[in-house]
This record gives sequence, structure tokens and C-alpha cells, in this order.
Amino acid sequence: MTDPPNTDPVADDLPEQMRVRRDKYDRLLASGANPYPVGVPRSHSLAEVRQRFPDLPPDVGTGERVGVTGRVIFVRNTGKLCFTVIREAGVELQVMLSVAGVGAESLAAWKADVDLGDHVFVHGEVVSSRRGELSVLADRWLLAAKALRPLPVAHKPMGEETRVRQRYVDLIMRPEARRTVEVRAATVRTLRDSLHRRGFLEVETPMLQAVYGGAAARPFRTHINAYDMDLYLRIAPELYLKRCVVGGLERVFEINRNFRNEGADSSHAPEFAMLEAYQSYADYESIATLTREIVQDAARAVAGSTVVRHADGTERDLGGTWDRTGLYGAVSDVLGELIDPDTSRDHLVTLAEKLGIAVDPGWVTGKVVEEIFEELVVPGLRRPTFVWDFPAETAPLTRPHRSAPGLAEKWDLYVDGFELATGYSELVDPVIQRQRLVAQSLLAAKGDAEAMQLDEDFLRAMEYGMPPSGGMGMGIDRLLMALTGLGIRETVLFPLVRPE
RNA sequence: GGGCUUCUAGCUCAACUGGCAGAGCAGCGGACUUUUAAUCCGCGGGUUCAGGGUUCGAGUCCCUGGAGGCCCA
Repeated sequence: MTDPPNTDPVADDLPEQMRVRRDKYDRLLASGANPYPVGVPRSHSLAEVRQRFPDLPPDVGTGERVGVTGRVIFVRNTGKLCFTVIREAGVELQVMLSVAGVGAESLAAWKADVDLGDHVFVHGEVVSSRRGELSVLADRWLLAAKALRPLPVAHKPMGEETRVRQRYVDLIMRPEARRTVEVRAATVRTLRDSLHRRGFLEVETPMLQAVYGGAAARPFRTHINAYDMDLYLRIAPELYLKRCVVGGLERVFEINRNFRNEGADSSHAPEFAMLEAYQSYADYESIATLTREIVQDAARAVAGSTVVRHADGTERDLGGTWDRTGLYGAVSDVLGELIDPDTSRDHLVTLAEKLGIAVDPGWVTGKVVEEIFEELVVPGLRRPTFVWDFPAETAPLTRPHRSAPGLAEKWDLYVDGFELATGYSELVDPVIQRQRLVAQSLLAAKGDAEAMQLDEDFLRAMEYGMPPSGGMGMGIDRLLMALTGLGIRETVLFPLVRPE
């Protein structure tokens, strides 16, 4: 069923260019043509045509007839010979329509009915134009799908907001947008391959959780009608992946979305894809090697080598074994005085405030050190750098350092001034783990919105015995940023935006 | 949360101290059988983000709200 033409009162309010296209649509229907046929007899993709005739000299025919499709992205209509560039799957090809080829009536219909943005089918001989452009010289054509909205100007960059809100238009207009999607897909596939090659099993753990945990973050809350109870969207998969390790899945990973109810800016998104991997009988040293290797695998997959090229044209070498520094050592160096786990909280607060950091009175001592670190050291970490041995207080799921009191066996990996990944020797002692989580739940009771909940089932699992393990987590969006130099909103196809 | 800033034609942007709302591309009509952001002639296209206020007169000034961006926390 189709509405009769021009009875929609809204149609009168349409912008001129949409009204024009609506009128063409109506006219096509009235003439018995179908603006949205179920299919067209395509014989070759544009890529296949280009592949088959890579080096045609100018102004020759091939005798080869093909049926091709594509979106009209460029139109130059003259009296008896029309040139149009169509694009399909990122490949462009010129089509030529002439009076001699299709007849006067069909050519007139082409000029009257086809707009920029339409999908068309063109059948004809593969030729080259006098200027040497590979082309299909039509003997017939069909509309494959009418575009009712005009495309943006091809030669001026679209506004960033339009690009994000209407990614489909961005993908139509900007080959680079398509390329970013391809790079992301290649990266994720490579991560999976790298881990599978190393004997890891991919699992999927709950996103809807009655008790959230595994990170310090505010959750999103939702509700399940069947149980009439509140649930949380997960902030991390860690506690479930550790249950897997307890169960004997000794190398597991998950690539999936986490949700954190916090600020949204150029490097933080409320939902973000993350890789977490856990390996029995590994520790934070071997997990660092694993992390470096899979990042370098990803670089080689998208750039062909460990030297990646960023969107601004600069290059980053992600090869080699990467720098490493100790957290306390780095902070001591930049402050010019010794800072260690015994440094008093009062002194650290004084230093922090001198740096202009707004110190939250609820911060524990280790948190103050980390804030100073993030303020003074992180922005300078451009080359991939592991920062080792964090304060134990801020890492409640991490094993205490094997030799240094007050520290945890945790590293963070930084590149281009942001955190890319984190890794631990996992805490597997259920008694200490219970003490840590009880302490966290007390913080929560005192109003710390980022503190962890007490997950009794997780503790029960730990009490069955978890082997010594290493674990790591890495933001997929962050990895894309490191590989491409793009902002997070460019690496995500449909980032969250407020409704218009 | 605070400060600064932007929102005008389908798209990208102009419009001086408040004085007839414009350009390029896109669109419509016409010419053109080799174009590469074609060219030439002609023509249309606006709730200036929304609402209120000041004024003879508001895209412009003021207030409230909305959606972006940048900086700070």
C-alpha cells in the first residue's frame, strides 16, 4: 500500500530539495516505475570491474558488458552525454549515459529522475573515456533506491555534531569514516586471534548484575520486572572472569561493553568496549608481556608494522619492549623529593594542593599519590610506558607486592598521555579479599559512590581456591585512539548524544 | 558543577555601532556527446535553535530554556 501522491499535509512543509525529490518519487510511481525495486541484475561489483581492467588506455572499448550498482556521488549532465560517478563499498566508478547508448527518452528520464545520493543500476560496456577514466557506457539503467534527502556538500567538511548524530551520512561522505570502522574491526579481530593463538577461551559474562564490581566507578541502574528488583549494568567483567578461572577455565578473555555513569568527554564514553584477559599461573610481569604482544599484533594488523601513522600524519613506534617506570619513583623524580608508601597523607595533600589539585577529603593516601601522578607525570607519557607498583589501598582486587610493603602488584600502561591498559597479579587469597571488600562497602556506606559492593558469591568462588593468576584490562576505544590518533567519538560508530 | 563560546537556506559559512537576510556548492528551468569541484544563461529557496523582553525597527541588545564546542573542577 502506498499513499496517493501529494495528499500528505506535511509534504507542503518540506524543505524545497526534499519536496523536489518527493515529487520525483510520486512521478516515478505514477509512471509505473518503482523507486525501490526488490533487486537489480548486478553482475559485477565496482571493485571487480576495477580489478579486471586496471590499466585501460584512454578512449577504448572492451566489448565486456557488466551490470553495476552504486550510490550517485557526482553528476555532470550535458546535452546528449552524461557523466556520473557512483560509489559502492568504498570503490568509485564512472558511468556514462549517451543518447546513442540508451535513447533520448531514457536519457531524459535519467536527467529528470536521478539525484545525488540515489542508488542506481547501470548496464553497459566497460570502456575508458577520452580522458582515460574507466567507465561503464550504459545501454540501460534502473533506479535501485531513491534518496529523498539531499547529501551535504562534498567539498566542505561536515560539522562534527552532524557527523556524530548522522553517522550514516558521515559514512556516505567521508571515506575516512569508513576506514575507521574497518580499522576497528581489524583491531578487534586481531585481538581475538592473538588470544586464541595463545590458548585463551572467549567467554561472555553478565552485563546485567545484581551486584556490581571489578572497578571503581558509578554504575547505571536498571530494573527487572520479572523479579521486581533493581539491577546494575556492569562496570567491569572482572569478578565473573575470575569465577571462570576458579572453575578451571585457566585462560579466559572477554571483549564486550562496560557502562560507567560518569562524565562524557573526548576520552571518556559512558559505554565503552573493553578487553579483559585472565591467565592462571601468570603474574603482572608475564601479563605485561602478553599485553605488549597483542597491542603490537594489532599495530601490525592495521599498519603493517609496529610503526603506526596517526590522523595528523605523525608516526608512533609501538615496537620494542617499551619503557617502564615505578609509580613512586616517577612521582619522586618530578617533585624532586622522595615519595614512598610511608610519606604522610598530610604532606601529600599539601603538595597536591600546591599543584592546584582539588583534594577530596575522602581520598585515601594512595589516591592522593595517584592524583599527583596523573597531574604531573601522565601527560608526558607519550611513548608506550608501563608504570609499575601502585599503592595497595587503591587496588582492592590486586595481590600485595611480593617484596615491597604498601604496594600492589599492579601496572598501568600509558601511551600518548592516556591510560591504555592495566594489569595485575590477581589477589587470590579469599580472606584478604573479604577484608578488602568489607572495607570498600564501609566506604560506600560513608558515601563513596565509586566504592565496590560486597559480592558474596564472588567470595564464595574464591574460597574454593583460585590459582595464582595475572589479569589485564584494555579499553578497545583507547587502543583505537593509540593506533589512529583519533578522538574517542571518532572511533565509536554511534557515540551517545543527547536527543535533538 | 563553574567560566568562555557557537547555533542563520539542503551543506559550509557571511551579514560593521540595531536599519531591505547574503555567498559558494546543492536545487529548479534552459544550452552543451568526453566531463573530473565542468562551463554558460535564467530562477527559486529562510520560524536566523525555542520562548519572552527592550526598541519606530532585533540575526544583532537583555532574560529564560535547549543542543553543541573549548577550558577549569
